[in-house]
Amino acid sequence: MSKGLPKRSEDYSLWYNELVKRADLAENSPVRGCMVIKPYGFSIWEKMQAQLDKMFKETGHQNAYFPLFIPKSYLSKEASHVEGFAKECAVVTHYRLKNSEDGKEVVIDPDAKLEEELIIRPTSETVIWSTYKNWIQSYRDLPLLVNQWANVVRWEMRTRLFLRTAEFLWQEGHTAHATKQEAVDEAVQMMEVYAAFAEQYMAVPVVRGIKSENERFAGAEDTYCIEALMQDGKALQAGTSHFLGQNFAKAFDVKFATKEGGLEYVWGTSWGVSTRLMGALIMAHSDDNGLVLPPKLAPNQVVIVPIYRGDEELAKISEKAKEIMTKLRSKGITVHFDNRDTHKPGWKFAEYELKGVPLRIAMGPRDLENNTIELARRDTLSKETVNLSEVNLEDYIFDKLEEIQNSIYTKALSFRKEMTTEVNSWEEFKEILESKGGFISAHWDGTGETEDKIKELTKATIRCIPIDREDEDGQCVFSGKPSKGRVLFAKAY
RNA sequence: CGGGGUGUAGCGUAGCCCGGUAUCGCGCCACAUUUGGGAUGUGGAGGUCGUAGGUUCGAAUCCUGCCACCCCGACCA
Repeated sequence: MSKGLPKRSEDYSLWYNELVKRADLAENSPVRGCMVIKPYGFSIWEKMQAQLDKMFKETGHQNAYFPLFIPKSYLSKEASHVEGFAKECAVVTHYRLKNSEDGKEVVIDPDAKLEEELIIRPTSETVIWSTYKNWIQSYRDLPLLVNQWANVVRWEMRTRLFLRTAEFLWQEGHTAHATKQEAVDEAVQMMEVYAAFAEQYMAVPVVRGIKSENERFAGAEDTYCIEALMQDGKALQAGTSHFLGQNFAKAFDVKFATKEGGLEYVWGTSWGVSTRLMGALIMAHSDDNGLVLPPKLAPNQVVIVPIYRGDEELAKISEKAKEIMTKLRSKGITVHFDNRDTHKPGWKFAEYELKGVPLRIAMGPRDLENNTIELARRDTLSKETVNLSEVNLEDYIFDKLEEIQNSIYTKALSFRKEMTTEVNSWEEFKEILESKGGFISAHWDGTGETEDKIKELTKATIRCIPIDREDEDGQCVFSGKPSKGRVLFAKAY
């Protein structure tokens, strides 16, 4: 295996693919489009899950689990929902295998055909709303605030590790409310939860916005989203939160008795983030040396590498390392002491850089003598010597981790600012998109036709209508028709 | 699903045009010397050449089908 990673500037997508594999995050599986998430990659996902789960619970949600299989007929109950997902559903038609005539292989037993085929969930709105029908009778049963952590399958044509896989892991929240306003508030709240998570934990700045009709979730009235910008100037939808109106309530006949004695359909939301966040995390911060992980999501925040000759020296360093580990752990810092004798220090340095460990402590005989350590920062690749008799190491490291967390966020934010361009003419639009990429802030006449044409001509789509956009009269960058504000265009993942 | 490309050891590859049982590097195993930025030497293990068939005395090499993967389109979180 060669040493260097491909360069981002030379082949960004090759760099990404190689990085995912070499950093031990994930690999392809025997089944096309599926992936094996390796322990290191999964431990990052677990950190994400833990934090998100906490945030969901703090906003009043409870976890539940709904089945993987959905009766085929359910999917067709909400018209636009079927249309959106029908083309990418895996279908179970049989429930038994048997040995072939020659006994050499197993074949589907034709006698075991299901009366009604089962869909492997591409998302769970249908099965959940069919269940909610039984759970909801009165306004007293509302709001119903449920989340589930699950896998879903969408049979995609072209897949990429984490960014788009046929099977992926996610969470999907499904809520039911008595009033429209309450449901809208819920959808907005969850978008804000996602945004806070992305910014504070992943250190990825995001634009909060609303999807245009073309980009909206199949079955939703409004789709709120968070959009992030990757280092190659392409946008990535990192999370969506949908206001479903009464669409699913009507499709599955979910009504409730109001306080006043009436009978009304409930209002719904659904919202999700997936293992795609891993892709966002990787592409937002990492460099040509490997991953750069934000301390808040790094499986190990600090690694200690001993430098020694012989067992005696290792024993001395180990003793010191254990002291340091105890101190760091007392501050809640996760630390790993790599005392493997099978690899040399230089090899380990490269390895932990590839894996994005935020801080590395190296300790050798010189350090023992001087009561120092060498501290290396992954994000800046800078090194310093820290004198242990001069500082309180656990506080020093704690602060340093926070500094790294902030620093990579700030770096990503200034990149996004630099890569967001306001344009006012079609010529400029095309020019910027080709030469620079990134987000293009431009006026749009609000029609799907214009959006389609722009997509056809440039491959750029409307990523969102930013929540905080300013009202500004202008003319659509493509059609010249009147517009009331700017939207963000970009080429997207 | 359309167009293009590629399948040779765990990974990356040479050989294919011009047929004679496979090259090199990384990795792996053993031993020794090494250890402050991916160590070095010596020895060793590992291959139904994607798969099925055809041509031939003989196929990694030529022909046909199939499968998988990659890139570009259509679709999508």
